[in-house]
Amino acid sequence: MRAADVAAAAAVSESTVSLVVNGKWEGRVAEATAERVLAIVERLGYVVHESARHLATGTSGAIAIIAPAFTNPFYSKVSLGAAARLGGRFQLVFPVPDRNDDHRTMLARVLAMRLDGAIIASPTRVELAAVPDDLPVVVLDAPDLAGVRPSVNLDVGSGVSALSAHLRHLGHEMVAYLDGTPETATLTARRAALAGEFAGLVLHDRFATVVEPSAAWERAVAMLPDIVARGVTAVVCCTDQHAYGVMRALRELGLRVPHDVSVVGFDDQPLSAFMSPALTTVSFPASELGEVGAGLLIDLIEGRATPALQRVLPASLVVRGSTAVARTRP
Amino acid sequence: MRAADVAAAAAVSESTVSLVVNGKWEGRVAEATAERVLAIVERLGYVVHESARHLATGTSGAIAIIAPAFTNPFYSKVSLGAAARLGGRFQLVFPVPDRNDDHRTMLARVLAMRLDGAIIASPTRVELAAVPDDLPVVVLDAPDLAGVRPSVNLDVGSGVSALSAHLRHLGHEMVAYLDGTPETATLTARRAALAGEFAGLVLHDRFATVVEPSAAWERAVAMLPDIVARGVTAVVCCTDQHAYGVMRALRELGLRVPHDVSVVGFDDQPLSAFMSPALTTVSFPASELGEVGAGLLIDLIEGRATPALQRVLPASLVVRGSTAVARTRP
DNA sequence: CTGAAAGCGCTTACAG
DNA sequence: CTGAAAGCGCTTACAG
Repeated sequence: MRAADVAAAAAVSESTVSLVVNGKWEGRVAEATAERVLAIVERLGYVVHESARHLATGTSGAIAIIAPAFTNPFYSKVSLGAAARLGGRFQLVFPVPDRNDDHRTMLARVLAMRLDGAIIASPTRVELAAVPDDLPVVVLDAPDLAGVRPSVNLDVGSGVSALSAHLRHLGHEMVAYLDGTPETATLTARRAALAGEFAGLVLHDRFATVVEPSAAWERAVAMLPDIVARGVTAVVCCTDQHAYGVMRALRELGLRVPHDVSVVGFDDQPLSAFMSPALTTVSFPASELGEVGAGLLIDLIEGRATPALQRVLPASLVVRGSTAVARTRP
Repeated sequence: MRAADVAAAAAVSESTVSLVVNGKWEGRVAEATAERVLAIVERLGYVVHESARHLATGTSGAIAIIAPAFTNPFYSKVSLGAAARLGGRFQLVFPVPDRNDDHRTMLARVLAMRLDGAIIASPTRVELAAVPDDLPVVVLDAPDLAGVRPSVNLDVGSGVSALSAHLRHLGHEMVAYLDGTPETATLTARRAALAGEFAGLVLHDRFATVVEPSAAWERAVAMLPDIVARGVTAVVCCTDQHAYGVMRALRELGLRVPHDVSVVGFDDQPLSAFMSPALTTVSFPASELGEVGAGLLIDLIEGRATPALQRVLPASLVVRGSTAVARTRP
């Protein structure tokens, strides 16, 4: 089913079919002709071949969103926000990573699609450097990389200030931080902000994830008793996902949250309110992050934005049941 | 940067460039020429224009996965499994739905991309009917629709049998079922199987989701006390996501899980083991579902499968902390 | 108001 | 071993 088939059936030229299906016919095609073409399009179920249109016009009508973790629901919310902002103008597409591929391979494939732009969440510096300069790109949540591309960042600093005030108020002085990988700028910022607030911050190994059975999980469980023995009363985790793992590990070790240890996360992921205890977390507006990023990208594609354009979205602390008064040592 | 630019720089024809970049040059292009072209491709960062290739060859090298809920992590795992099986042959792409669009609009957009095939998870009958017959499609988890397309289903029946045996063993006779929307075949099967096991199954309203603040959530909370008052000792939820909402609601109502009420879900989602109590659930092999589906789709694209091809993957019951002996009424 | 023609960037017989 | 040419399905000046 091609435009030529429709043209033949309607006894008009392909040009006319093109004008009509793209809604550019007013003043250029007789109303009766347009209606006839539309009826045949409907009857035959004709849909324009996107790749051919892409080749002819130079725009694909599609945008990719690339995130460091496919299964992280935070990015699902970001994506949904972006798609809503993009509306009918662009189809947002999330490339599913092949676990056997590295980031470079996937990026190359996505670049081959010659999309109209990309929203890249929390890239590392190296990853961002691999993206060609002429592709319209908006970077989300990568504080170190501001200035290179239009970007939307999160006010990690104020979120962490609120968090540390909350913890100190509850009497926590010895705090540990469970760090993650890969080394994205946002994780650097989270760690740095927290280290700035707690001089004696106990840092330890970095974990890609602790919500799957893995060696990392075993290691995380194994080191928690030691941390608690050192007098730590609160564990701050680099993401809510990590916090879920820590809460479970503490439970399995017979430690109660928040009575024995307080736990905090970052991101305010959708399920954090459903944990028991519900998770105290530094909350970022995921949906808005996507929306604002998509808006910036549209501006960029249409030439109304400069690479230097920056936006910062506020963070807030959501206090739930996983934090309580610090246990005083026996 | 086009093939023509590379050709000019290497002083060869576009044909030669095409042969070389596609790895089809052996025996057809002199080794020295091929190496020269490759070096220039590397230096210039040339990447084939996918849409042009698509138009020329008729294959896009991409496959879409369509699921009823974008944020449901079950489908993230399915996608990852499928992408792993598809490997380097096809890029798997997840279209992000625009919340202002209906399913038809999104489908039309995806069809316009003329992808090589699609994996469609838990479609309704109407949704599947809208897909053109000539698009290679594999359907996942839609028991009613077997026979129309190659499909991979889940053995809901045996999972539910195991579940009911478990519940009866614990003394649960009065069981309620919290149903969901939309009316996909898999939800029909879950409800039917359970109704077959428990004659007096208490059915109630259907909820699209209860893990977001919404009117549905308020309604779900509001009706739980009544259900418990009627003597129900176990609530089975159509998905784990629904179960998370129910467990929270029960907690807020001052009811303890599993002491006062047992709760069960379906899907064994990644976070279910991290809930407190951890969720007892009918587990389906998400990753394998994607892998097997992708394998079938490749067979279909290459003409090695028939629409009637069916696969059934086993279900299992994962018993965790959310189910216990039924409370005897005072 | 309508259509013929050129061109988008590739691939693939085909001829040499 | 190499290249000229046709064609994939569109859109868009352009001529009428």
